[in-house]
Amino acid sequence: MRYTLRQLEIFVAISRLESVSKAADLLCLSQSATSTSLGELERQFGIKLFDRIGKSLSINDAGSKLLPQALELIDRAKEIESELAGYAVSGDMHIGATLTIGNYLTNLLVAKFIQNFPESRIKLQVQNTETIIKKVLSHELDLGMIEGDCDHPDLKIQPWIADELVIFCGPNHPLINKRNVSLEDLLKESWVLREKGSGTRETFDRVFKNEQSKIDIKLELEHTEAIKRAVESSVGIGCISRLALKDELKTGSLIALEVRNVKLDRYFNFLWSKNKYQTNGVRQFLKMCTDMTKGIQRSDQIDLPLIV
Amino acid sequence: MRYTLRQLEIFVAISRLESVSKAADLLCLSQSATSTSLGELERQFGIKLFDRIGKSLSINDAGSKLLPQALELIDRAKEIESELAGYAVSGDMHIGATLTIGNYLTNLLVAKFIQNFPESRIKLQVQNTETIIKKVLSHELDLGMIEGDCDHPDLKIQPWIADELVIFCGPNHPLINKRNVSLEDLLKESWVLREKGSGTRETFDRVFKNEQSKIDIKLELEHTEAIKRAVESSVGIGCISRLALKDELKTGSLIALEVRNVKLDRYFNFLWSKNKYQTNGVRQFLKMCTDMTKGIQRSDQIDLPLIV
DNA sequence: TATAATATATCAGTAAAATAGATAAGCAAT
DNA sequence: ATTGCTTATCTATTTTACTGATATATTATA
Repeated sequence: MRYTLRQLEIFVAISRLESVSKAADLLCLSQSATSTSLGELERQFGIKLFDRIGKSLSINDAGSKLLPQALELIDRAKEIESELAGYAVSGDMHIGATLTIGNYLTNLLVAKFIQNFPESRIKLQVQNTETIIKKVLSHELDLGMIEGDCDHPDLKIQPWIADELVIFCGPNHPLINKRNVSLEDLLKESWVLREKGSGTRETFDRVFKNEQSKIDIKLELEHTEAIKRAVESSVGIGCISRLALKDELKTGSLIALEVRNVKLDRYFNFLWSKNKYQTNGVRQFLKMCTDMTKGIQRSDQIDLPLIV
Repeated sequence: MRYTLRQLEIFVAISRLESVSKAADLLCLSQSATSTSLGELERQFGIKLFDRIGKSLSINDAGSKLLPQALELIDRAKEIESELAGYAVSGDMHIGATLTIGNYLTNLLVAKFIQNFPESRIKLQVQNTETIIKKVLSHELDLGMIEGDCDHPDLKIQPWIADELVIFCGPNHPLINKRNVSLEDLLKESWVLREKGSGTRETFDRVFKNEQSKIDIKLELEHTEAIKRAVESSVGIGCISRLALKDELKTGSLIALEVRNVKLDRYFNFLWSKNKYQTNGVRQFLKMCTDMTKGIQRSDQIDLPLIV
């Protein structure tokens, strides 16, 4: 394929206006370049497409044959171009995520997204659920990612993937030998938990709402990593997302406790304002996220190495 | 339109083989150029078309969307290319024409043809009818152009345009004052004619076959120009194609005689061998000739300046 | 009929793109 | 660890695209 769409475009313009100079004006190109381009097209096909009569051009047999086909081809090419342009993402995009999601997933999602859409620029904010909801409402954020629900009339929630909180202890803790830990066992322990207002803590409080007064909270921390270190140092037992514990559970440096009749399940949700135009970038980001978790049941099964 | 068909072609090859290197081999291109070309296409659209996982490529969402459309576009482009290639003419083409046609028309036709098909090369032979027929039969010529008929079983004749022989004299000849010249008047004159075997002479002899013995042929010449000069010098009266006399009749340096009941009409004909494959070049040449004489009744009305 | 205006083609010079070759970096299999 | 294979990128070179200026031809006009 030696000829180019550009050459066809120039040929079509010349045909339409029956003039090289006028076509040049239309195309914002020099008369010289326009003439040369037509000449090059003719040379490549080995045919003249116009009869040169005096100082004017008149399309000939071969040219007339080419013209409608060239038009059709260019139309298709433009269609493809604009479809792909609709697909492309450019400009800024503001995404907010809570600590758990932001630390363990969003940065990787964003990395992949930027790889696929190099023109896009993403500003990622990692903040607590409350702040994110507020900023989505004020349109400071295009998209939020939070744990748990939110039923504001102006907000749209879309579930993404299930997440499970895990109650865990250090490797030397006596409970690790007990097969089925009971609620009563837990109530005897000291706890290291996320602060009030965090999604993780809300889930925890919801599940333990009847035992709330009996839970001995030794330490409240704002970061999961800090909680892990505290539990490792035997400050108490903890409760955070299995996603955040993935590595430690694998290596055995922290141990998950299986507690009878206690299910700390929740969902990671997308969140956006119903009143805000959903940009193409947001749509693409949502699509990428849901595509990625196809066939996956829980957040900690997302294969992080594959993302990068 | 910034992207090229070539880029799409490379994209398709990479998609098909799921490998830049293999596509490079297929396209006889360096791996480097292939990679860059894909990168450039992605840059222009602002999207990555493949996920890079380790050392391998795997087409992504955007790429999958583009692929079938790219294929379709390339197919159409190739169709156009081959249609136009079928239209184009390349290589040698041997055309033979008799003196009258060759001197006054064919060279101009050939000039126009070469303008339209710069890749073609035409060998034009100007010879008498007999030689041309022989060479068309032996396939030395792809196409012959003769005056008058020829009914060989292996030859195909196709009429092109009417031609008229004119009986003419010099500007000082006494006959120019006579309104309606009669056959008897002519038989009193001396003649300057083309040689036996020429198409012009055959037409003349056919028309005057009953008076043949009474015609006083002073001079037989092989060139129409020579005949004109001889008639100008009052050697006698002449008879050649009106086409060859066009200029002189206009300026009045030679005068056409209107002879009662004498019609020296004939046809210029194309001639080719039924046993020889008719090349695209020949078809295009025939088409050009017939197109050019559309709406024209007689050879001398062909507008020569327009041809060049 | 000379002159001006206009159109195309071409030339020289330059900017941009395509391509090759060499090389770096990443991954997979031994 | 070593080897082999893959993609991406760097440098250098060739090719192509383009502009501005100019030559040539034709039409319009004074």
